[in-house]
Amino acid sequence: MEEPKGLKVIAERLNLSESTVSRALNDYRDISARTKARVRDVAEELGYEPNTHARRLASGKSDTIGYVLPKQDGQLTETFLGELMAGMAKTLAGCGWDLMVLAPQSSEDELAIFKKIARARHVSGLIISRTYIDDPRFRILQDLKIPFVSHGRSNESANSAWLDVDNELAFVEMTSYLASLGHRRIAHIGGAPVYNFARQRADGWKRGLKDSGLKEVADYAESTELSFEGGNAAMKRLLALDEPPTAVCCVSDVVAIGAMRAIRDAGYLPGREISLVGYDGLEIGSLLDPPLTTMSQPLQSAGSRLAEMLITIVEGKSMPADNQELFRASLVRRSTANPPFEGVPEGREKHRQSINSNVGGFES
Amino acid sequence: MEEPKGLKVIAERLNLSESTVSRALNDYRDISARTKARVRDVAEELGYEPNTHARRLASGKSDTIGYVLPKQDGQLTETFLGELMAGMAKTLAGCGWDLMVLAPQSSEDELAIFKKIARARHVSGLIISRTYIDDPRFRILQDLKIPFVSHGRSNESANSAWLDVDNELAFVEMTSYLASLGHRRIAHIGGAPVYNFARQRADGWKRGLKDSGLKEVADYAESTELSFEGGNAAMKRLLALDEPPTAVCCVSDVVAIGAMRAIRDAGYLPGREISLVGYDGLEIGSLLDPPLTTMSQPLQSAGSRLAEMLITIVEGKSMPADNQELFRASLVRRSTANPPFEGVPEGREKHRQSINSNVGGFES
DNA sequence: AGTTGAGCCGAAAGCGTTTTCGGTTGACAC
DNA sequence: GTGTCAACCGAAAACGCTTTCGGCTCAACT
Repeated sequence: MEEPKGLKVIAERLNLSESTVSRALNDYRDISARTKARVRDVAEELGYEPNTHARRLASGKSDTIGYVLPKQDGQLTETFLGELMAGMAKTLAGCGWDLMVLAPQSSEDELAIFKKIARARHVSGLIISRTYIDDPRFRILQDLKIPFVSHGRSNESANSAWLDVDNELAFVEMTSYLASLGHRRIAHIGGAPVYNFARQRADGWKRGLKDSGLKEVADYAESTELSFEGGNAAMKRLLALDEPPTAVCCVSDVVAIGAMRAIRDAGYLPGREISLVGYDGLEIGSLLDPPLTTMSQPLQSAGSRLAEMLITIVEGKSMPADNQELFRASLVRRSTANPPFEGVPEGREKHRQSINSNVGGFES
Repeated sequence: MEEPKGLKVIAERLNLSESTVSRALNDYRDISARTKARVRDVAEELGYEPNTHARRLASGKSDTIGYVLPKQDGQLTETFLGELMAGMAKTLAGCGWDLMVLAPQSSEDELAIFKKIARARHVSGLIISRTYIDDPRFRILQDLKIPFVSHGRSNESANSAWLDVDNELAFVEMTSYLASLGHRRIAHIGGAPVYNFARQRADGWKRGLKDSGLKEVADYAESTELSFEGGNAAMKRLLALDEPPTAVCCVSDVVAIGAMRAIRDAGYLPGREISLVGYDGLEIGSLLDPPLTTMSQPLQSAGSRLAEMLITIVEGKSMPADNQELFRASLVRRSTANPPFEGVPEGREKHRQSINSNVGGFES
């Protein structure tokens, strides 16, 4: 049982040469169908599995792509990791490729990893996430001639491959949706303007306002860090305005949850006096009281598509710039977006009753 | 610049043989210190990076371990993935090892992957998570002679390597903590009894009761699925008892959040009439109102340790059974665990005021 | 002086594939 | 009967490294 399986034994069993066996297995067309079948049968029977390292050494290909873990920033945005990676791993496995994960500790470390890959070439392509508006990695990877595709765009991504969610459109829709409910004072709590998606979402909000014939009030454009506290603080500032907004578009669910708290602390009920929409589609949002209306993005399919794109690029079947795709986020209607409140303007009394009952369930 | 770097060029530059250069680089001791230094210098200067595939082919080692993604079950427990994998990847990288991720689609698929690895050996060890009480994978992997370590124990794990959190102890502490606050009627909402950790936690609760001199009431032992709805339903059942508990130990944060909702819906305030402790230390718990008291487990360090253990096993430096480690979870005091409520027994009035203010912060 | 042995290095045989390049058939047309 | 062209297959050279084995040199010991 512990015999050294290999092309050799198959060849001997069939009185063929190793090279013939190899080509039969790889479906070369100068091997007769009959021979191929015989070879495959024996290979099957013997439980033959080619030696990956030998194959890769000889062929010069690595059949491996790397996923660069976003630097942990303590947020719970990593929720998307599992799905994304599962998507990538599955389609890669379907093509016989491997997925390797890289976890840079810092930017310098990341650069070192890139350089090493550029030289060793044991990874033939990379997928990166969490892109910045000005993201040096695009230049670096291009200079190092490492094929890659990014999950998210950047100012530098014009002629590289990317897959992104149409953040701007998502926020246009979000804003228009709130406007269609009757809101006229719609604010935005955005993220740090280094992230590309943060800018896109802010732009979407602005365009959504314009599309709905609303004017953009400078005071309604908040920007904060992507955290609970950030959302909380930003919402407090909004509430302190002379004319607070009646609805708020939040750059992320976490920020929205922080904002919800601020709204509560001010004595209002989220979704009633002040409507709120988040972004990310975190499942946790459905567990809140009231459940958070949000926009959710496809993740598993994104991972899958990212892998596909990278493979075609690595194999030279397509150019990076021809691989740019925009996915759409979809509105998940839960309970924090409702028509403007018509009740007591001051609204300082207690509102304990839950506004609705769509609890804990996703609308896909 | 595009010259084929390799041992060869270094050897030529120094008038040495390739084999000497190789051994110099690998720190063999039959190479003089002086030669080693010269070789290293030139290697550095040339930006030499060994060809991974050639090295692995020649050495017969793969320097790669695989992490088996837990099958997605739609829960948000994947929060731990990012940290865990980062921990693994970092320490692996420190040793020059690679981390590959496997995403089985089903149990059969998982088995196929195992078999393939057993034959191809291009991955020299595995890390698995989410262990069941009776987990067939332990037997399978042992039979296939694939080195592995599990994140979590099992009935089958007696002589294999594992790293687990002392779930039982965690729940003993949790229960004792509630008892020390004065609670006498402490219930438990557990998980599906296929998961090993679910059983451990239930056992911990029982032992905690005993340690505190409390008797175990059968009605207080709930079991449900690991979801919001599960927690919600279980809590409703508990509330319907003649003598409802005044405190509840929940198998996970998600379950606890579901329970919180049930408590609220019944007109009580979580942490007031009924205390509640979760498990997982999800950051989201700190965003709730009131913030959820919970137990948190170390993740990054667990990933790191898992990798270390597996490496020593793969390299034959230690036996699997000698690699069994128990980590401790630590109590994160937030706001849902308080002394029993002494106020109006019926408690049907409105409780809007937040009980406390420890919002959004971890106590490590 | 001869012997031993440590210290250092080169030669060469792999590791298990892939892939190029010819070579051998047999069929078919001229 | 010569030539041609497919269709098939084998030989052999990589791929870039590791590792065993033996050989040489020079100091140290007898």
